[in-house]
Amino acid sequence: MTKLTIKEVAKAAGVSTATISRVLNENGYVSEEARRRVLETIERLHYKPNTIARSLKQDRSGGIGFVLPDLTNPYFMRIARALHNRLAGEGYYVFFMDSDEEPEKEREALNFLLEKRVEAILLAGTGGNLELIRRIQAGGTPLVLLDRQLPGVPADAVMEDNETAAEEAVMYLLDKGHRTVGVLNGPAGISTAAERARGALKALTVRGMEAHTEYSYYGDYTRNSGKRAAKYFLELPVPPTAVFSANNEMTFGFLLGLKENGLPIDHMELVSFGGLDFASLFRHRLTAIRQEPDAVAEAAAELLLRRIREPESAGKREKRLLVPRLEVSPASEDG
Amino acid sequence: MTKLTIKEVAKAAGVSTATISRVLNENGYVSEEARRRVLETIERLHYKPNTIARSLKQDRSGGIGFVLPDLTNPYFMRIARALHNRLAGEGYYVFFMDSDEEPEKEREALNFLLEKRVEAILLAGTGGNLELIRRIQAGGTPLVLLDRQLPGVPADAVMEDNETAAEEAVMYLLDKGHRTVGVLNGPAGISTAAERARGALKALTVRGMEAHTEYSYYGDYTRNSGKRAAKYFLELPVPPTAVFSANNEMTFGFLLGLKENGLPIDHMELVSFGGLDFASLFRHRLTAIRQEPDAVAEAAAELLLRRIREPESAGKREKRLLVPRLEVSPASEDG
DNA sequence: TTGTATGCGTTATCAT
DNA sequence: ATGATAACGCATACAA
Repeated sequence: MTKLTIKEVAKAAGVSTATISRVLNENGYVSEEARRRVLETIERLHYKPNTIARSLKQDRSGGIGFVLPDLTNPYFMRIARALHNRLAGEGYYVFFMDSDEEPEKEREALNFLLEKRVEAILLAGTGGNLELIRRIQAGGTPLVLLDRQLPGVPADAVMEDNETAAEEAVMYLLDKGHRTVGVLNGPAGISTAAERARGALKALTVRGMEAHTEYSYYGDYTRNSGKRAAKYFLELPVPPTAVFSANNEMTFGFLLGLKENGLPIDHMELVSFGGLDFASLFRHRLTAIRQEPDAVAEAAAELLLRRIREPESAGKREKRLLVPRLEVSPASEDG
Repeated sequence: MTKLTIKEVAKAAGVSTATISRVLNENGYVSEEARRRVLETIERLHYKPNTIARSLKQDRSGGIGFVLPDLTNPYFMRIARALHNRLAGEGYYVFFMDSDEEPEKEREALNFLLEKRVEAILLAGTGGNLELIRRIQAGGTPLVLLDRQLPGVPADAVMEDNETAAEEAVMYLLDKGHRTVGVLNGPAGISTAAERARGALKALTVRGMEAHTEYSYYGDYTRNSGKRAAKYFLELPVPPTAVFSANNEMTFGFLLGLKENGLPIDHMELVSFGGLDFASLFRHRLTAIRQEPDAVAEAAAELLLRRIREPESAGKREKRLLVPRLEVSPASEDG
């Protein structure tokens, strides 16, 4: 019942702790005979090396931090899962930290990760803590931004090409003949929202249409703001015939809003950044920009590993831009 | 750029490392004057204590492991979030480990946690690794089972009262006059599935109905198995007029299956263990057993903390059974 | 091929 | 009230 350390194992196997360590780490010379005995003893005693002591000695925590805005958001959790799978194979584990979109919680998460001496940090930021983040970079911990850019923080980044995708999406609506298109934007503070807004605007401009501000609504990426947007658009003198929504939560809310107002959910044509997995259940003219969490995770993992393993590349900044594609629902074809 | 340790801070503040430590941990005596100087220096240098060294010295990792079957499952992630929030306040952090329903991955996760010297483990098990789990208990690490019971493993547990809830659900269908009720079960290996099946059977028995095996379908908690179930029930000589589904993924699949067979999604009355958040979007007579992840997390956190803090309670076994309630959708009232 | 001894960054004991 | 120092469990330089 007393704590089982490398020492007890050494004694039990009749060798020194150094030999145990050599077997464990598969380095240095050790006779076949000794290795056998050591492995047998480890197995018999169910010895598990203490990674805390190991980390301290080797100055290598093996941890990578991932700060994300919402643990229950399937998009981020798919990224999380893929990231974990990829990095576990390389001997790293991931700390998942939930910022809940609050800069204060984000700050706590980042400080926690620093105290845990993580070897790199992946951050889908709230937009705050810019100074802390710069200090982290200056301190030498590789930091990669995910999904969202941060103003005034040059850093490695992996994100989706929000502007292009949004432009395509709105272009799609315009080319189908819609003349009044509502744009349901995300919150001003988050880079993805700004980029998606820019893309939408660009499409309108390219097609020579004016962007009337009354057809633009600013939500906050939440379901409720989508609901409010539906009410808002419906009450306009001339409601839009189609709407581009900057994220799936708002799209969901928008559908709820239509329903609350006694309208069928296919009352307006809808294009959403990010799909809704129940969309196939009904005929509702929903076209979605399909995001690719696995590809994002893969790119992020590559970048993280490279920065950890090539400290000489510390100054470099790389930006990986993935292009999500527009997925037109069958029901939309004949809309 | 050289590593910043307590030593450098001590030098910079003109005190010994012991004093720094005392300030950091708020124990022992330290003059107001010294404390001020130390705090100022820490702030100025942006010193962050190395928790790895601290953990080694104090023999206290501060970590709690949570092994769950699917990182992208919102039910478990809501539990995860609530758990994290509750435990962070107590000075603990949580390792989220994804077993992906595979015993092999679960084994790796458990071993990882042991090597990290977590102070307790919360486990929503795959059903495998029974011996390892018993060894963990014997080794003195508190282990609490979540959501799922394990055969032959007496342990603290927090779960929902699956049997009672399932019984109520089927009873509800019978009392509405349905005479042929299909039961869509989960996989045999998972305790929740067995309990829900038992509850459903009990309802039938109580109402004096025979449980014909052809009205029972065994899925595996996945969407696809729900789809297959729909096809199966529809092809029976006398299809059921209502179905009880043992989890929400299968319920979703079942709806998809109805659609694929050219039927409206309200073709059959449905009661689901676990809700579907888009249910309110349409009129489809879906009644759901509403699970309560926050309450589950709270109960689990209490139990974990108690076992960590009261080692003398090591032999005790406590089972917390939460009772989810049946939530009848408005559309079902007039079905 | 193996063992001895030192040190990783921190806390805690013991002097002072 | 403060400082010197041993110890936590392990990996590794060096000696043998």
